[in-house]
Amino acid sequence: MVTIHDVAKLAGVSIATVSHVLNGTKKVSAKTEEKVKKALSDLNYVPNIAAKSLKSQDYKSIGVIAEDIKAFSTPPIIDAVCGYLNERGYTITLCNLRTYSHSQYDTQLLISSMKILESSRARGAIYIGAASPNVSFIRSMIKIPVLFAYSSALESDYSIDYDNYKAARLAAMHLVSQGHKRIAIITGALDQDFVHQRIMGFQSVIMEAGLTLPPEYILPGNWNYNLAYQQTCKLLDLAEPPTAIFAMNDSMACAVIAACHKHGLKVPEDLSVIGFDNRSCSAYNTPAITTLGIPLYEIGIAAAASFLKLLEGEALPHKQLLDCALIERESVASPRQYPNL
Amino acid sequence: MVTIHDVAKLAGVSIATVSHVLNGTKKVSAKTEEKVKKALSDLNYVPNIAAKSLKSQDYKSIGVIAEDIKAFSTPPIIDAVCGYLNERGYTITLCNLRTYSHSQYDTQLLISSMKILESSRARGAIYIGAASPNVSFIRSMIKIPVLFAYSSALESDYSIDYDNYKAARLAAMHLVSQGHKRIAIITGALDQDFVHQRIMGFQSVIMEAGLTLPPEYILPGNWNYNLAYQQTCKLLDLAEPPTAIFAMNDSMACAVIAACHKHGLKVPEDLSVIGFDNRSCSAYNTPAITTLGIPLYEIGIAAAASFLKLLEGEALPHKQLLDCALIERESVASPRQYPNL
DNA sequence: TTGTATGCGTTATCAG
DNA sequence: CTGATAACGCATACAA
Repeated sequence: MVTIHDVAKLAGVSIATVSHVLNGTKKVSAKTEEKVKKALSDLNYVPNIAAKSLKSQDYKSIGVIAEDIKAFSTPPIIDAVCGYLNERGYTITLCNLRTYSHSQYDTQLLISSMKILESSRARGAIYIGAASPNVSFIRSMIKIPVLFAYSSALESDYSIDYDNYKAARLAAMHLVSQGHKRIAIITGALDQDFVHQRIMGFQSVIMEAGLTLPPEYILPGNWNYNLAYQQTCKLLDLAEPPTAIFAMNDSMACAVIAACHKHGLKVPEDLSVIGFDNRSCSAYNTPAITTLGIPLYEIGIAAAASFLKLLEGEALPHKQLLDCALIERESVASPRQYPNL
Repeated sequence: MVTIHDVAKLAGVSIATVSHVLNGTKKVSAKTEEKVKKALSDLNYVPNIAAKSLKSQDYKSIGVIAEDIKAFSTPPIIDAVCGYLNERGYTITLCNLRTYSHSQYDTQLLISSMKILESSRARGAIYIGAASPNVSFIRSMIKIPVLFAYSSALESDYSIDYDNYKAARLAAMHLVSQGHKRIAIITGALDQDFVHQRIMGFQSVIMEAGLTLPPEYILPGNWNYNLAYQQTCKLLDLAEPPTAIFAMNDSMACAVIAACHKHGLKVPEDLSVIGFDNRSCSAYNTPAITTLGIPLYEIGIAAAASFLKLLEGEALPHKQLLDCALIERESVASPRQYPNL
């Protein structure tokens, strides 16, 4: 590898001069600068980041710890973080915890990831959540600054997430505005706080509309297709079944629609369905599913930008919440006047 | 940050001794070793990778260049690569080219990514493809060893991919074994070589079965839902429509099914459909779609393992092809004896 | 068995 | 304006 020494020799100057034209740290005569620049490009010089960091004690590297890169939500966030930070001269060191694959939180992996990040003197880490109901304990294991994105973080942590309460309100308002009065929910796993926020947000709209959300209309799900299918069947067998169902993710929404088909019901004519996440299955389903889009890319940008501010010592709000958007497709319609249920 | 000097001082030994117990490079008396180890953990010493690399000239860092991390295929490959390499002491520096977002190949981004990788003295890079029809030109822009995963690489490059020809044969054999005789294809974008391999593989089975694949049964698609929908309509309006359709990805398979519904046809009773990719939409569709699973994780592991061999100077086959697997679900059945088409 | 000293590629201080 | 030179944290040849 070519070093500044090689460049200096070729240009017939000292390494100090080379360094100065490289960094513009001092005035260099036009002639010398020219010589150095020529040598630089002739030799195709590339600075050695290790030496640079070692000397300057400024390690321009930031860790990205993904809870699970295979979660649908992670790639867009990484995309944003990576783009934003690379543009600003930071190197991204990636660690993947693979929570999904292991089906439980692997503390060992977190520890070894932290070792990697500390060894490379990463300035800090952006933690990208996926499914863990609680990541607060993580903070105690990490000695460098951390910012949580898309995670169930504590109020005392820095975090960027989306507003579950408002998103659920959006879903409810859409259904109510279509004239639905009997609306059911199939929830996500109840050990996750934000699921409750979603229920509360939904309920707030129902109440404001002068309607009620009876307990038998709130069925617990676990994010998975199969249970959602079963719960839908229960709902459909009720004496007074709902005319609309809010499923807390798109795969469960697909299950709802499948169960409706099995019962000879058409969506949206006989029953309206609204999902969450805007995953590809919602777009490609027949009928295409109306759902809530999470501002994943925006979360990533906000995370990267905030993190840089954090490193600069700027004051930062601890918790930032971004808004979801309703994505209207074909699975919601007004309820039949005289439901044939 | 604590250095070996701090540790040495606390333990009352020289830095050389600390280094030796750290790396086991020389025999150290049990007593000294004990002292050093205590100091090490008391001070919570973490080696500085920059200094280490600089001294040893062994930069244990490997670049991962993702053509697009948002492509469905990329995360599982990164997952595998990251896990395999981290376990072996390598640091992953991630660069994302974002081909999808830009809708065309961004050479500038490639260049800046290469700069980052060269600066960090990455030993080489694993390039993870997504959609680019041709990545051969990339090689000329990269000076470090590269291995292509999931990419349309040249024969002269090192690459790991899946066997498109055999995968298409699997699809065809499944359909033929169910008794189908009139089978159509909706292809992917024809500027991609592997699409032709898929057509050839499919055709080979058709011929072996003594059947034919007339030109009007091979409709060009572009991977997208909408065009596939239109092409399906054309197929269905034929005087002699097919009894089965092979769509070269799952979103197109979803479109085929949607078009069938529009025509009052049921899948799989009236028409069988087989997709490709095993994306989530294929699992959650009603009916669930029979498709071909790509060994993404395996490609990642093979890429990482091969890359390490490459760095060791071991001989390596230039091209490695892994097999896809048929994933049977509900969208394929035997054709009706007397089709009511 | 343990310690001293040098150099890896930079940056930056201080003379010249 | 330019050039020696020290130091960053570590590994290692060599000395003790």
